[in-house]
Amino acid sequence: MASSSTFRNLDPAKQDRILDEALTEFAAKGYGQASLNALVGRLGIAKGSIFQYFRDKAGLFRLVFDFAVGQVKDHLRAVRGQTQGQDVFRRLEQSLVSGLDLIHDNPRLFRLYLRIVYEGDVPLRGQLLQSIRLFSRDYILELLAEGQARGELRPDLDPALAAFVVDAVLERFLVARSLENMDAGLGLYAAPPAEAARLARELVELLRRGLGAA
Amino acid sequence: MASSSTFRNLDPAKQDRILDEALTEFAAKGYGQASLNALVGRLGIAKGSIFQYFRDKAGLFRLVFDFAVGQVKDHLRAVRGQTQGQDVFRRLEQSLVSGLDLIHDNPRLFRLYLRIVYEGDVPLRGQLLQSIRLFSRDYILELLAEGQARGELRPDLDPALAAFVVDAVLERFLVARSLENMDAGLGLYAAPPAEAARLARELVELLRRGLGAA
Amino acid sequence: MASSSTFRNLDPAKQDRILDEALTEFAAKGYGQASLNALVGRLGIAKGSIFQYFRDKAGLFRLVFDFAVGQVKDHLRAVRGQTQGQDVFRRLEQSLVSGLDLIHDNPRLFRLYLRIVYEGDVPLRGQLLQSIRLFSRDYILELLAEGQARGELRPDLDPALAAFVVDAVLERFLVARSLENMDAGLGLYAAPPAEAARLARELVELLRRGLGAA
Amino acid sequence: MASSSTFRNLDPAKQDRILDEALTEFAAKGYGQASLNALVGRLGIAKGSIFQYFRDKAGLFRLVFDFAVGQVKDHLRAVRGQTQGQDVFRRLEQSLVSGLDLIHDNPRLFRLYLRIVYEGDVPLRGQLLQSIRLFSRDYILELLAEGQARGELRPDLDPALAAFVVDAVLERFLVARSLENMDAGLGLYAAPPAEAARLARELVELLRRGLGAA
DNA sequence: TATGAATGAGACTTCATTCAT
DNA sequence: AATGAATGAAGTCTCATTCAT
Repeated sequence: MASSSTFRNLDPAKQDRILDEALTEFAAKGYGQASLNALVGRLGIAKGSIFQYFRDKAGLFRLVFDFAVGQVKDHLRAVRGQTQGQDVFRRLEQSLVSGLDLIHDNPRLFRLYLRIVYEGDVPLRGQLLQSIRLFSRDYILELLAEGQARGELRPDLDPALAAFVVDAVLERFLVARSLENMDAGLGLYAAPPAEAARLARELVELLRRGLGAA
Repeated sequence: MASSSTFRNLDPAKQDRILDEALTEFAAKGYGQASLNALVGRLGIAKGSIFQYFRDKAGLFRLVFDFAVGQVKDHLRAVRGQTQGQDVFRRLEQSLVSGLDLIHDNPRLFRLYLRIVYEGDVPLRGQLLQSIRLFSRDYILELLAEGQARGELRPDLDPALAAFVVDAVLERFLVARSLENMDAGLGLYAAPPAEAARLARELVELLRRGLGAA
Repeated sequence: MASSSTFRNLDPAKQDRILDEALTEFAAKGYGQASLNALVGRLGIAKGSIFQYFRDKAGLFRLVFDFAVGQVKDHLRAVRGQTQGQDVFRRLEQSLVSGLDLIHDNPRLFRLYLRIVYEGDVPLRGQLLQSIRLFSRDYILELLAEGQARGELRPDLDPALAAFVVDAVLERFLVARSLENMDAGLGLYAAPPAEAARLARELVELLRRGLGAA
Repeated sequence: MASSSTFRNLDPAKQDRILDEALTEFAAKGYGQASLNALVGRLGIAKGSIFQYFRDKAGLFRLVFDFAVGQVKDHLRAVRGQTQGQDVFRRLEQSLVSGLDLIHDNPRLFRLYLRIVYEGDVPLRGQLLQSIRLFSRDYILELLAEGQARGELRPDLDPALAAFVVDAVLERFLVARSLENMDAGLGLYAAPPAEAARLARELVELLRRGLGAA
């Protein structure tokens, strides 16, 4: 249990508000640079309260992480359910488009993930990352396995390699979209958001050509 | 001019040592978390000197960035020269393998790049990123253009999309390798380093199938 | 009355548990460094209750002190009773050995006393100390008076001086044993515990030679 | 080297003032309760300076300890020199009287020592105590050895036991005098200061009777 | 009566930056 | 030009105490 009973006893609306504002802070500045001073300032609560709720900065972070990952997992599970029975590449495309929507609606979720990946001193970093990447890898491996069973993939395909490639391409695409939020107007990463859906289709088409059955 | 004439008048060996140690610090901790105290401690120079040389932390960072990017550009230019005349996919593979070597030999270079991409408060972040990504995009676009001119690519290929895909796949591969340095033993990203070369080949093969002429 | 009626109305077992755990805390860390947070954490009671029972930290301390002193006095009174009629030096030796036993069985009692003596900011420090030292002085003076009446002491002895010396020597011996608990293995104070009884005898022998009748 | 070069480069008068004020703070409140805020407040220097000089609270404490012990050792060495050749009990008496003077002139020295002995969380406590106690034990053992060589002590005397007793009695006497400073007017420990010299003589007389040759 | 959420002062510490020498 | 002492804001965290429920 990462949070104290004190926190769990709070009015749920207040719990959510605290985690949400903390997510904003961590997503914006990363773990090390996030300021609990700034956080309590925005929340309008006493500094000591944070430590009563979460013991220390790391404890708060841990809960924010679970809070964020929970939202992402819910989202992905919904997509998997809704696309049941479709062609594997169609499902990948849907997942991608849906991920783009999620990033658009709540950019902080993906941003927090990136913080963890690229920052060094995040507490429990390895453990947190593993929990995410395993989920992502499994999600894709499962999709591919079902596709392969239905003969939609080249029979000689190495599943591990394929999963790595798909995972990499999809994630990179999401990263680009996520960073575009930060670097709006710099045009660093790809086409304008309006074209995102088209890009997603073309990307998956490329994967189909590389991985799909003849 | 980001550095004072004072700095440029130093013994070049000393200049290099300062920038090199600063690169280590920034690559290890990111901009915000990097400590000038720690830096001057390791360098054995006076704290005031840093400010005389670079005006402030941001000024030092700017120079370290140029220092690092210079090394990467030199490296890539050498690869481009050495592979002149080869098939485009072969050149991509060579670039990738060569990038892996660079990361292996000097992980700090790529690490610093990742810091800039994913950290929020880096001074001049947008400008720095643009200078890198444009270089990377141009490098790939140029390769693809030469390949297309020689009929090695599908004629209907949208060059911008193709460049994005290639850029993304290659970079994501390098990122995985770079993070493996950090997360040794967690097995988060892909296959063990020993297989890196094979993976590089397969990855490019996949690109050839997706992008290459029939 | 240092405790509220609220406290005195508690189940006596609960009263004892609270005072006992508080004794542990104060003995281990001293007054200033003792943490009521830590205390209520171990007790599993609400923080507010402590303040309802004892008004504030000082009030709790006062009661813990009485609680501890009560145990010591009971102990010493028992010894005095059991040795009635024996030679004065034999009684001192018994008291000493018995004190060693008490320290061994419940080191926190002596430890708390030492905290009060040597810490500056203990509330009511002077008053508390006086109550202890007077008891100790009286205890020894009484023993010496009975001994002198029986002609066991040099007739020219100044009772005040003798009491000071005996008090000092005995207490110092107990202190050494008490600290050895803390500094186990440092060998700072004297012989190993196994020799404690022999040392006690020799010490009293020395006192007999210095103070006893020819 | 416990202090930074920064501190050692300060004006010696300033160094002394800082150590002296810090000694006051530590002697008055002990290690844990001493406040660096209060210290810098009285010194009129910036908070950061303390950490530049001593790295942390423990570093400052370490230096203050050395500073204090140095003064005591100098004092004792002087006494030993001045009493060369005298009867062992006369030398003990002189040491005792001289110790009383030292405590009178600078009560903080002995007070700091007591803090270390009786406080639990002092950094390097064991090591610091050992350095003091060994010095004290050796000082006394040496005096006794010379005395024994001159036939001033009972031949059957166990030197270790004798040293323990002498050490204990003398120290306890000094403690009483030291605490009287704190508890002025409570009359807790012994006779008024005016009688200190007489008490010292009588105490040593008692030791002579207990330990001296027939 | 008991609770425990809320508080804010104060603790130690790190840091980038300034400036007199 | 180089130094390094001085600074004070900001950081995380602990604590005794209050008070509405």
